Amino acid sequence: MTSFEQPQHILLIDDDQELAELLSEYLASEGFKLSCCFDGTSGLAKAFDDDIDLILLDVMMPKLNGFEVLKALGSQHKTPILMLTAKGDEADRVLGLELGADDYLAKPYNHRELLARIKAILRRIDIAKNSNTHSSIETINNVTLNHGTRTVSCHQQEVILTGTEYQILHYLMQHHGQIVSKESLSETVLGRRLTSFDRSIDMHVSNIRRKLLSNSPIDKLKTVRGAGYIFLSGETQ
Amino acid sequence: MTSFEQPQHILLIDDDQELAELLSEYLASEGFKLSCCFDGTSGLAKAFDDDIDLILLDVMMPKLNGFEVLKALGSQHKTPILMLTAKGDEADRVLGLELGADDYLAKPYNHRELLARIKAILRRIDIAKNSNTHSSIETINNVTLNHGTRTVSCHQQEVILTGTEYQILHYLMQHHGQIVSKESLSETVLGRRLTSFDRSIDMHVSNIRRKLLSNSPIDKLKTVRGAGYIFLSGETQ
DNA sequence: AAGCCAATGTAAAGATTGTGTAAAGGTTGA
DNA sequence: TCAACCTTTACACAATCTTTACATTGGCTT
Repeated sequence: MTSFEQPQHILLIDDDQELAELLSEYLASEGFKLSCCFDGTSGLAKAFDDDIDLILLDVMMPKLNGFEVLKALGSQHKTPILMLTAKGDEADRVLGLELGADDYLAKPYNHRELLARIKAILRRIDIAKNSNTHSSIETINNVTLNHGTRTVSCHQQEVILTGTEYQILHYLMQHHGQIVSKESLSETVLGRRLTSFDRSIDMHVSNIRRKLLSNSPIDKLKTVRGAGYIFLSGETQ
Repeated sequence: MTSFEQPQHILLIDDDQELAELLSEYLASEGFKLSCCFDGTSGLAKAFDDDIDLILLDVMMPKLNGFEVLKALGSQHKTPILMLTAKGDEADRVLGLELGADDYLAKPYNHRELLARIKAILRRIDIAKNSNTHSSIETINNVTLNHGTRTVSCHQQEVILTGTEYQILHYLMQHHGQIVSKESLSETVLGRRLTSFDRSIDMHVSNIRRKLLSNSPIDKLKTVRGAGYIFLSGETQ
């Protein structure tokens, strides 16, 4: 999603000016904005700019070579780095990756592959960022679970559940539309075998039902006598 | 941070059982946990498990090949994927990356390089997730942190916190609106595992609460019984 | 259809666990 | 040594889980 808000800004650190121009044109045609630095020192300075989304870093350079730039940036640097190199040496690749590079491409490279790798890195960052903030929310049949806050809402209205109730509802929703036995609920959620006169699961389900029904006219939990419970998927049936 | 809470879990989808064993041993020695699936179908099913941190996906496989698994997972799948292939074909690499793979390694590969690539991907995800929150928090819900002077104010009035209290509040604010477990607070701030009768975190949180409440009528820290604490973002909820 | 019984619903009581916090005990650094 | 701070202890209390008890239901037999 962030990827389409504005052109992604790529910083190329490479002393080959001819290549820079070619690349700039190609990446522009793919919707990227390219800035160039022709030696390690100036590249290092620009690498800390907040609006740089990705760095293409050549290894062979005057003043400061690629590995030295990597070291200077540190492995926790927040902008991803794709290394470019004339040699395809494995030891170099490993060293680069260990120093904090995200990927490694040997020259001469195909533009399409470079583009694919750039996109792969940016896509992964985008997914990782969102997975954190929107911390996995799932909605089925008007019931929404928010794992980040361990909260539940039914028809857009919050419902207060206890920890165990939340886990049971979660498990039932994971298997929505299919029967979930009390045995598996007990083992998964309560962590113990279901014994003859243990009515805990029944009580928890009863409580969940009551709480959900305060926000919805229809029961979302169906009892299958002698078999277990089903969280109804909605629609037909 | 997340990286040290528990061993990272890697899923290998490959029909070569011998390789699987070798890899399992090697990765275990590096602190990873490896699960294996020997065909695409079962691998695909396991790929959706929440506790998988990274997938190693072989291209040549019975039932469903690597590309088909990729397609089935979709390019927005939240677990990163490293493709393994016998051929080093460039067209294959590009196709894999475009379909949603994060990286590509040709067999036979060096274990050290595989490890470096795995770590590079996981490191990048970790940084991306944290960059969201870690960067300049300053003010949330009328509570302001001033990193330069390590001072805190609540509703424009200074609050005196000890070092540990400051760190705990900082961590909670970094994850505002989300549950933060006592375990991760203990590990991150106190630098030790939370043990059965350790009440330090409770005490620190209690003290932070009291100090903040002297400047504000409403409690900014919510307790989620059995789960942890949330620094409330303000507004609704 | 009537009657029986096991399975289920659920209110209420009882047991257990997690949390808040005062106060005491330790630790550290000036 | 003292002061500031962190940790442990202790106890109260509230939230939650489990058990008990009884009502209700649905399927089965006769």
